[in-house]
Amino acid sequence: MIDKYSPIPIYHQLEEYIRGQIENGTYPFDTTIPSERELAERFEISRMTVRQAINNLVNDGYLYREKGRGTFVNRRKVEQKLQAVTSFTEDMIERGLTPKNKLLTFHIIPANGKVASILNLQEHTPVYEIKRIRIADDSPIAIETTYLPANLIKGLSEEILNRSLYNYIENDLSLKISEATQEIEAASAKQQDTAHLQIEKGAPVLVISQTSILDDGTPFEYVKSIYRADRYKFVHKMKR
Amino acid sequence: MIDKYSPIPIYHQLEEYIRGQIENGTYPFDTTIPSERELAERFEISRMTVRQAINNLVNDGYLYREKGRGTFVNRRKVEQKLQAVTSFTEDMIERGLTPKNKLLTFHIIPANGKVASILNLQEHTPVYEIKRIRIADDSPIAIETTYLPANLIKGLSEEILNRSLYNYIENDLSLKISEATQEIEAASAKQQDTAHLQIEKGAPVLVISQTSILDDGTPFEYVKSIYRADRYKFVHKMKR
DNA sequence: CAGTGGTCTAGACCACCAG
DNA sequence: TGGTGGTCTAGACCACTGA
Repeated sequence: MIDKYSPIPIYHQLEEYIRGQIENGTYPFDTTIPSERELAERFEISRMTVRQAINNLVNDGYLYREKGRGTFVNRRKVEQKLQAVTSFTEDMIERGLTPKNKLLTFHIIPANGKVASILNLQEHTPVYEIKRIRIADDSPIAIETTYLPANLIKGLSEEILNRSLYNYIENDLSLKISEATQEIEAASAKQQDTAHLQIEKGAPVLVISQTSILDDGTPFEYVKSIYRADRYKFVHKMKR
Repeated sequence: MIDKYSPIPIYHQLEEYIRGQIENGTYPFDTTIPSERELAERFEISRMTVRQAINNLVNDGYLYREKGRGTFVNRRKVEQKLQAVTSFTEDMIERGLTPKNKLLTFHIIPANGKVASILNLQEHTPVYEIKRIRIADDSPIAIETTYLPANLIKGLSEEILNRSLYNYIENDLSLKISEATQEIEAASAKQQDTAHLQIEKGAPVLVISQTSILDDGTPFEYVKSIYRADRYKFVHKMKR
């Protein structure tokens, strides 16, 4: 089980062993695993080495310790998925909904002052402007306007949008998406949005403005999305 | 600097010392701190104890190690903070605003079904219910209702709330805050909230529901906050 | 009381990096 | 080659838990 002469560190082998025992049910949730001293004796290794393995598993959320009682298997899901940059489509699939889109407009326009400033461009630089209705389970959920610098995101087509914009940027254009900043605020639906979202004027909407950047810091995307408050809420996990 | 006979663990004292040196600029960004052996010798402690301190600082993002070269000060702490669990007070200070609170109610009540379910308690288990007006730069920004299990977060007082609840939980109760999940949605102001927030009925508000858990997975806090949409937006950074 | 995790020691050998 | 972090040992005493 543990090979003291392997180039793989002993604590790492022990980690894998314990994780395996958790996953195959030998150590059920909320029960103790063998004590540090027992593991040390069983594998003829030092207790400090056992502690190093257990420390890592505690940090990864697999185990938790209680003074004087023992080390327990954590019942909590280990997924620990922090918020990652995802597209609407990826987001909806994760929520178990079927996403669809309805393209309203798709053309190149000169950037106005606000868009130019956000995308770090000169005013009037050509940008794609794409307006879409986002649909989940056959009912409208958001109206979304995307701006992309036309000189950076070249060769965009409606077909690419329907597949995956992010895949196109990363795979075909070989650009590296690094991170995105979102501003989330509440507002009341304006007259021009009521028809597309099938809501009354003044109904609450969630407005999410996202700016995405490449790994060299270049902004490549600005998206403003207006979500129906009754059909969408934003969920977010944070660590202390 | 280091008191070997203090009840505070040596590694923890060393952590604070190194963090202090980073913050006051003695160890600038991207430069090495003294080697593990040098720190051990200087403070007449074991190298393993030094490693424990440095391990914790590496996990917290203050330092990073490079094999054969040394341990370096990490330059970016701000980004990591954007995804971290913070209190209203911490949040406002970061935004450059002066936070204040007005306590509306503070008592222990039996948990109703919803609160009990969220906090993983039996119905009617005693919980603190704390209602506060959150004020930034002398004008109301949110109304916040907090629920805490009375049997877990013991000895709460108004004075503690005005200092820092999270400090109290972490330092005085020795509990480890692990993570929090937020649900963010838009709504229209209800009649009962208009007076406290000084807005019209039906005005847009941002509703943030936060559930926080300890490192063993126990939920210890449920907070529902209703923010004035015209004075608050939620900002959030994500990585791909 | 015996057993547990928490802290700590004073060494050791290794791979890696820089000069 | 000398210094660094990475790994590991074989002990030790402590506070805490539960029977």
